[in-house]
Amino acid sequence: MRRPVDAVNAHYPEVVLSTRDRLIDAAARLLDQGGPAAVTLREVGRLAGVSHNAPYKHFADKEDLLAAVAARELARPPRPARRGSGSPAEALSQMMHGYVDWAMRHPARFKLTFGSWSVDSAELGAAATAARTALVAAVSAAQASRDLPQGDPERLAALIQATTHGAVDLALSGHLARSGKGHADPKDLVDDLLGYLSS
Amino acid sequence: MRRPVDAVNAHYPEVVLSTRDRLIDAAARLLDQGGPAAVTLREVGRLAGVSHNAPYKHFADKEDLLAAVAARELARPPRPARRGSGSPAEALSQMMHGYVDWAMRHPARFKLTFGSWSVDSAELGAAATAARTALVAAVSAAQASRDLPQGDPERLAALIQATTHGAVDLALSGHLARSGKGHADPKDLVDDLLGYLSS
DNA sequence: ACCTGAACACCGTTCAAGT
DNA sequence: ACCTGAACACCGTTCAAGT
Repeated sequence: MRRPVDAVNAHYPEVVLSTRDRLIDAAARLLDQGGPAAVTLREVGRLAGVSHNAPYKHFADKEDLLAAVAARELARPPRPARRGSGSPAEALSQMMHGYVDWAMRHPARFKLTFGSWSVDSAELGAAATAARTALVAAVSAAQASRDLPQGDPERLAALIQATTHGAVDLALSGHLARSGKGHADPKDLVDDLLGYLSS
Repeated sequence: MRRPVDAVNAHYPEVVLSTRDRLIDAAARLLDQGGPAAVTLREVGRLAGVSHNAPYKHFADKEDLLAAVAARELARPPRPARRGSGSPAEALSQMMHGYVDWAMRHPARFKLTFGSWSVDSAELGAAATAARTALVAAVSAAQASRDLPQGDPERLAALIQATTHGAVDLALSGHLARSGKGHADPKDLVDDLLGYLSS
């Protein structure tokens, strides 16, 4: 008979994580496998090797647990572009392509992270601010090298993020127009925008 | 003691709708009032004056009912711009502003309509195609009057839709950057895009 | 401080039965 | 053809109790 600890070790053979971290991991894994409907506190607890209401000792409720998952994801995707990989414009393009790749690979995490939050988690707000700051810096650099038009870099960053986010969201929900031949790719739309902005 | 028919007449004093239509209306109303969590088949039935499982005689399951709500919404928002209201560029701008207004006014319907659908409702697909066709026509007209760059109108329409959709979605979830002073408006970002495209 | 097991109210769905 | 009432499995949350 398998004991709870076996379920844990099957996934984390070498590493010992706190119960809180194991709960977040379990929720993220269930999200990837079966979408939001698959994330039940009972299954989260079972995967983490605890009872179905142990999560209430670490999170206020289910939404609070999901906010922790979103905060962890938000701190991850907008990784700064590799250095020496080209012009500031190319670095910006790669940054947005990375965002698209992450979102298309983990649609449920993407939808969760950019969903509506009634709880205002400080962790979630700080992660969002950090991600935005990195984007504004990349936009400013591209403006300095004359690859983007001048003007408020925050506003231009918001335009680029809106286009990228919208292209991904429409693609994931199947509402993106098949343009001519072949399926339209969110990356193509992002590059279209950057091309129009640089000319 | 109030009888079921009273609940119906309170909302539709003059009009008699089919049970199916009353179920869709009830679901949309609950969606507006309390978000997706408030849409339970039991409450939908109660509002429509039927039992909590009467919906199963009209829809396969809950998702099928929600798909009918989404299809009805999708057929509504992208109303063609008023005639004689200005240049094709202004007509296009007004069309996207109308989209923004509708989405910001009914956030839950917006999220539902552009959410992921595992059911492939023919009704939903037809409504989406019709909406897209109207946008492509407006884009083509603006290209003809030299207010937008040449090229595949479907692809340009996809870019404009992605930006508009993304700006609304980020604004609704609180992830849109406050640009400088005052809160950023999705309409500003749409106009920024159209401005860059026309120059 | 952290966890468990039982319990409560609620929901989606199914089914036998009614007109 | 359309609807009802009872029933089932499931879920989020609470609570008393254990170490």
